[in-house]
Amino acid sequence: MTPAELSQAVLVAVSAAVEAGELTVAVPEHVTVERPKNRDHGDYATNVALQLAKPAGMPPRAVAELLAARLREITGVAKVDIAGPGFMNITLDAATQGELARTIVEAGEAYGRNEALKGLKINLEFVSANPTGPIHIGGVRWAAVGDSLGRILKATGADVTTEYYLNDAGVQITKFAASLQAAANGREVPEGGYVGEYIVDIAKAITEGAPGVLDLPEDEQLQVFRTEGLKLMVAEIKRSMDEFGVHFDTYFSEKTLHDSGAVEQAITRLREQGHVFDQDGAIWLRTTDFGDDKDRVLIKADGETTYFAADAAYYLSKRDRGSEVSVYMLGADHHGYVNRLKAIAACAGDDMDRNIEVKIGQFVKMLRDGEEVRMSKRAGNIITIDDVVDWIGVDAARYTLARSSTDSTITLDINILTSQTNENRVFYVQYAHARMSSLHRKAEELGITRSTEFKPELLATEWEADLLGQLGEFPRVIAAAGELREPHRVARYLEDLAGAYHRFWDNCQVLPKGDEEVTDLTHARLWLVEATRTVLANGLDLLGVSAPERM
RNA sequence: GCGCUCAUAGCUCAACGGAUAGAGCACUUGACUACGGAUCAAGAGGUUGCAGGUUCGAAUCCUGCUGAGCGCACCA
Repeated sequence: MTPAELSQAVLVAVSAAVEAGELTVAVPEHVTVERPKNRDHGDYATNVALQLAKPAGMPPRAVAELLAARLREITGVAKVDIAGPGFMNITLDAATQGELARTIVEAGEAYGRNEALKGLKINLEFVSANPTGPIHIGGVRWAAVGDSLGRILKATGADVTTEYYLNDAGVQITKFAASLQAAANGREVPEGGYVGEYIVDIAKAITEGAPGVLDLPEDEQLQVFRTEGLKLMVAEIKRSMDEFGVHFDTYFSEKTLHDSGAVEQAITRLREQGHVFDQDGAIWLRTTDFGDDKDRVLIKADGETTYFAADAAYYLSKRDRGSEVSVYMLGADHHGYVNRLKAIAACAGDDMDRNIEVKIGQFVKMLRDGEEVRMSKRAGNIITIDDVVDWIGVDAARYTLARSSTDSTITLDINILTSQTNENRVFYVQYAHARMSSLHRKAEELGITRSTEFKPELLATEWEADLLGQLGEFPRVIAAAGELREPHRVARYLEDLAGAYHRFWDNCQVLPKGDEEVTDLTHARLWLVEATRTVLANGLDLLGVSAPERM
């Protein structure tokens, strides 16, 4: 029995009690059935009696008592105890629990997928670093978290588009082009320009690709460096992302918003909604109507459109392309944008609490030998994604960045993340998978194949029960991670699951030793191992981390 | 000055308003004639920054305070 089925059964018990006139309450839509931390509290616990006590006007324990009587009638439920203020502790019989192993193995890659967010159209934008240099460490965090979230949302049935917003218009690009031009001509980088080895490399690539470029007049040169530089830089960013396992559905160009007239149209549409006004020669959006600190300029007095105007057009583009929820993932240094972005949605007539979500990711520090690492050869004083991959590898980087809440600042210790120790949690999880793969190979060598004659009741030790209980949680973990937009829940779960497996391993022999016989228990445990391997592999895939068969 | 985020074991971090706040590392003590010991078991380690409030119940929600990071452009 899965937790979802049990939860449903509890709900049925509530309805039945209400129909029988034992309880006068509105039947809740959903009841919480959770794995208690303490094993003495049974396999599952529910607080439904505590929640219904007040509306029913009865003591919680009395509510629990009458619900428990009904639950005890259900096949597979071995015991229902009432504890503390009114918790109901449910114990399942071993066969009912063990059956889960077969369910999982048969579902394979589909196990864990659910319909928590079925059909919800979500636009998930992350990284979106300016194409004027390599992705830096903050962007790497979002690459890991954002991509995992995209995978998780898909697993919860959402219709997700992952997107990278390319700021390929504006003065930063001009500075970038000027920096390239200066490098190519052996001149000093202009004021406020970009420095780093990558500038020299790109400049060189451009001059080699178009040998006559330095003979052109200055302004024509700048145009070449602008278009070619941008092309090369974007290609470089895509390469970094691809190598990191992040494949965006869309790289959305800001320039197209300007060129297509989408920015002007956006202003017109916002004006129709009544939130645009003219003052001091500029055109403004009254974002203060929706909680922003101050109103924002869309078109400056000199006629130039602002970056903010493009933001508004971009939001509307996402909306026009069908997204119900636009999720923005920004660095902590951009948290000041949250209110103005949400105000754009509200000014457009949308629900700012539903149609737009802005997630803020705190900073990431890197440590080596106890000292903070700040410098990068490639790009001067920032750490790039390629540096991170060189230092700790894709798996360790993705896993470690995705295992913490984005609300907390994190410190990546290079010494730890390149070591093969327990402290490096990605190895702990991957090792469990490698062990199971090894077991599978060993079984094949011994000529043992998993029998279809599966006797789930044999999975009866505390370690097997614990492992089965963990396996049953997987769909709910994915659903919670998706609904809360918190991929780290998946990573933490996998660590718990790997722990449960390692403990099982230490206490339960799977394959026969020496000349022992292959028994029904051997087969039952092989089902359990394969179920666990399936969940670990599915979970690691949601994080974009490999599930190695050997390490 | 205003705003956002954060504050949990010595360290790095968890904990959809639920029972005795958990892991890993580090520390102490154990388990290899072994399916992978990159593992496991036991011990010790906490007034969840401080003070109030909400309720059957608060690390979690509300208010105030302290401390840290970041942000407050007709910049992008």
